[in-house]
Amino acid sequence: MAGRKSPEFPAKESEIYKIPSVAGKAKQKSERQRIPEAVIKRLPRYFRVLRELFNSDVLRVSSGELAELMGMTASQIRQDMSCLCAFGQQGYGYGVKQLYTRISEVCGVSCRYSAVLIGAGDIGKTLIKNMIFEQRGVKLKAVFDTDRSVGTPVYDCTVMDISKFVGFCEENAVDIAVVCAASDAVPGLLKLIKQTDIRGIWNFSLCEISPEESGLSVINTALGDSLMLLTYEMTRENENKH
Amino acid sequence: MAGRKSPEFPAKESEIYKIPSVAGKAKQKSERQRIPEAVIKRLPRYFRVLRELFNSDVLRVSSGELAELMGMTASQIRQDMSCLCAFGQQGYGYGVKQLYTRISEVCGVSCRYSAVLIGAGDIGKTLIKNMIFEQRGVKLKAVFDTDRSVGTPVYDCTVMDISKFVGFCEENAVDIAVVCAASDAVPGLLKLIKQTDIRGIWNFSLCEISPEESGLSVINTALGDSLMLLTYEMTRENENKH
DNA sequence: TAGATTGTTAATCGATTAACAATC
DNA sequence: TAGATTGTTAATCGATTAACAATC
Repeated sequence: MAGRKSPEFPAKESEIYKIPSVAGKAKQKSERQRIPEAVIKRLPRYFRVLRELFNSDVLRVSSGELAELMGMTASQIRQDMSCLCAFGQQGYGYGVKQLYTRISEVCGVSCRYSAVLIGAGDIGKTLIKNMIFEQRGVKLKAVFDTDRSVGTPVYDCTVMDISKFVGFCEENAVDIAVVCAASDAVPGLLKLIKQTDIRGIWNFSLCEISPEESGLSVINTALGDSLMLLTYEMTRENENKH
Repeated sequence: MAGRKSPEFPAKESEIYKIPSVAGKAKQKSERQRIPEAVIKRLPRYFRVLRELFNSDVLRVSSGELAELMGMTASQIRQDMSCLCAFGQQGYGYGVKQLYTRISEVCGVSCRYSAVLIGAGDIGKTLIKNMIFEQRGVKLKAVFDTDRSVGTPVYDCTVMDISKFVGFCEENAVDIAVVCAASDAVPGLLKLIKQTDIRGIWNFSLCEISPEESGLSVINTALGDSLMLLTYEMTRENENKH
């Protein structure tokens, strides 16, 4: 991992992208060509790995080094970065900070969306405690629930009653609802959400929310699904030994 | 959704697959052809949807109905099922129970693996409370932790001290470790895990575990990654409106 | 039987890899 | 300059879709 600062690798972005022809090419691509689905799905992992490198004061990284670190091919990494118009420099590699910043832009981390969490249970606490929101540029503005938990503190929020949900979201320009409620509460919550300007749902309930029906951006997390990928792999590994 | 039982759709599997040539073809395929990666990743969702259909007493489903329900093409569903040797019947569709059973077999749900959970925090409680293990055929045998939480109950388990981990795993033939510990504890835990017969790790810690280095089947869950897919989509949707 | 729906084939589409000229 | 490493092209590989004969 090449970590030393060198005169050949200027820290300021403006110095790197000074050649007009390259800048022109990059712009054209970002406007015309959409980023392939497969690349998008890899971005969050790049994001995490690059942040760790940045925190370890690594200034630059080559596609070969990153490939080794992430268990993929250098070719794929260069292809991916090319899709993002995240240009490196021949002979030197990529600037860790520049790459991290570019991925943040593409993924909307720099948009600084605001969110509210519905359901003050264990999964909500996990997300808050692990700073899942902060690290992805999302500001958690409030936690809502019904019944007994209202008024109790959840880290730096106090649980509010769901009756205040619509009003709060309008006043605070909330973009994202994080749904951690029980399945049977979900249809009712969807009606409330539609009364606000919320445009995205991060759904941890066991009830799938359809992006088409809701007309919103939706990610259904399905917490248990990856356990089946694990048991599949364990079973297949076993078969291969016979 | 066609739900009535009919004489043309016998309930017993043996009656469906009675034609020798079809059975022969199925066997040949399951031995020779591996299931594509993309199909495997869709199986957990099929599994959930089929269980819901089964619980709603739906006996059979056509590729068209399932496609509508899941937002995919009928063609893809037939192609997927064909990979699993999960044969339907022309003119009638697929038996819900048969399909569910076949997917359970392929994914190792019927293997009845046993697991222990390390780290008695919020994420562990979420998994237990939502019956994530039971529903996928995994038996949770114990919860381990260090310090103050030892001895306290977590649903039907009592938290045990990590010092008893290796002994317990050997005695109870544990297959899977569910890692919900803090990142800095992970390297130490990996050493403990290697002293047992554990073959799979379901990792919820913020520290990635490499399948190659550990020599085990590993799923790194990366809880926050899907939030970035949501903010990406919200950002892109916004761009398209301009 | 007639209608419905399968499993499979071939065509299309998208993703990954290998190779290398360009160039820092 | 010489070595390193990029961005891009072309080749390969894998996944999805459309079409339809087979058949329940």
